[in-house]
Amino acid sequence: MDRQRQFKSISSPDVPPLEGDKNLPIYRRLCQTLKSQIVAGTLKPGDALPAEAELTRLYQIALGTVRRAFEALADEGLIERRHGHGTFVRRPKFDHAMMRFFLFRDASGSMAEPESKLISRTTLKPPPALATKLALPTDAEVIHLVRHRHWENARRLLEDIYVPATLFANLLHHTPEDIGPLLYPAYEHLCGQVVFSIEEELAIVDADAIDADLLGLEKQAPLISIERTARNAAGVPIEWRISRAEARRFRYRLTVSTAKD
Amino acid sequence: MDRQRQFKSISSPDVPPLEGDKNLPIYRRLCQTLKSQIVAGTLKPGDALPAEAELTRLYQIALGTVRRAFEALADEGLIERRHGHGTFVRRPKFDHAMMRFFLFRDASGSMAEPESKLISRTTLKPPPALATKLALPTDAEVIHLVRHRHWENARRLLEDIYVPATLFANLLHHTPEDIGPLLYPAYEHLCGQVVFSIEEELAIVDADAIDADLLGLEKQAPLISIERTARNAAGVPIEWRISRAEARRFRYRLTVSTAKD
DNA sequence: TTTTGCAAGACATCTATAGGACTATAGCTA
DNA sequence: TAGCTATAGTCCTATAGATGTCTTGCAAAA
Repeated sequence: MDRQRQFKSISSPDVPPLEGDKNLPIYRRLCQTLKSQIVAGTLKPGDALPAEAELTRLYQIALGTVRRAFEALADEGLIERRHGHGTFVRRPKFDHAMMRFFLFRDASGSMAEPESKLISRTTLKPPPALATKLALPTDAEVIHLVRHRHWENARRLLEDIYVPATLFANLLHHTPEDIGPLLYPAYEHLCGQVVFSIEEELAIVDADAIDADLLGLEKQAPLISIERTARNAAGVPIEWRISRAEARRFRYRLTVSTAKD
Repeated sequence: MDRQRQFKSISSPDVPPLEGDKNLPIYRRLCQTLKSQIVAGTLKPGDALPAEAELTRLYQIALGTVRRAFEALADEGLIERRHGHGTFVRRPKFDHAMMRFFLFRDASGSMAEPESKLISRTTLKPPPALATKLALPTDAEVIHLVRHRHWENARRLLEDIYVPATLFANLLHHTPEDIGPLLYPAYEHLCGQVVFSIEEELAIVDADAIDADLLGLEKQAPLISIERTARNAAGVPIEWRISRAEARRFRYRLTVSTAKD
């Protein structure tokens, strides 16, 4: 009977079978299986994963194997383990990392939260360069957000943000108040999209007439330009943005370790 | 007899006892013990660690426990495991990471290796700010290197580099040819110091008269200034440097993931 | 001399088991 | 009500052993 219950569990529809090649390591296949559920949203941030012991029953595998998979996912930052409590899907927190990027001149740390003004929301067919950056076909629709951020009562940062329309349609159906000042939480709440990693490229460029005017600078003043690609846990790009700000007010901090590529 | 050999191994002088609190996990203590040997240089990059089975005998612990420790060290990037071959102390490779930082305008990738000119080597008592950055007392000696790097037959990058004199005395006793164009390998070969992680802070500043002259720019031209602290595997700072270059020629690329803090 | 085959050494995967340690809660006690 | 205790659920540490896979080097065969 015990055995029968186990078998029933395996074949029940809410326990997806192990993904991947039959001769791949089991822990890797379990890892991939859970990861898929997280990326797909079947398991949402905050959700509890089945207990280790439960998974040994569901898949008829040893505890060590389950733990191996959990450890890999925890290393990747996808899940969070709480001793005596359970294992949970992690909510990626860029909060700190994000703000490290824009330490304006009065460095030393805490500055006031910048004000966010959403200027426009439109859709467009992406030009080839943009389609490439978002890994989309050129006939896909893209939503274009323009946002200005203010510090110390002045417009300091100009942002053009592009996201695939299919995934982010909800951004058009909510008021700016619903969306709020932080975009990545809104991506999650309104569109179920979770930003997991970002890639940035910095360069110093000359301000064009429009940007110079918006930022209250002379034309050709040096701007810092930051191009960012944001990806989900599967590594698929879900946002591309380009931000500009006055170069001289800018500070940027980062850490690089030689650890595992 | 077998038992006796094991006992002899444990007490032999080249097998350091497990570090740390008695009630810490064994795998963590082994991890720390090996890490100390790596940081101290007892185990140098490229050296083979004792085989897993050997360590089970030396410390009378289970294979799984040894593997746990190895996995942690491998995750940190301190060691490298080669299936069927052995486990080795890893040589940190910044080669790629480093060059990602200075993608000058002709981005797209491979540019010629910059020429390196060592301009001066002096020692000094560090001012308080510098002493803090290197975590040294102010009465310690510091070596100051000035280096210029050239691209396309022009001086493009100015570097002031500071290292603790006690650790890096050998830098003064070798010719610039011995030291070579790459500093971090020289740190390892000549001084036994291995750079494991770096922390950088970028800012746009106005060129002073001297820098402007050296870089062939007008005074107050925008420069990118990069302050870097380099640390060893124990997290102790072993180098602080400040580099300046023409801001408009500059590109900087990085990736940030939400993974584990 | 070159190639093939084999065995030893080393890491990789997986199972099974036994406690230990932490968290939350329900229920009892003062 | 406030505080304690027992307990169940969960993750954590450690052990032991079986089997698979990869690398190397050496010996036998071509």
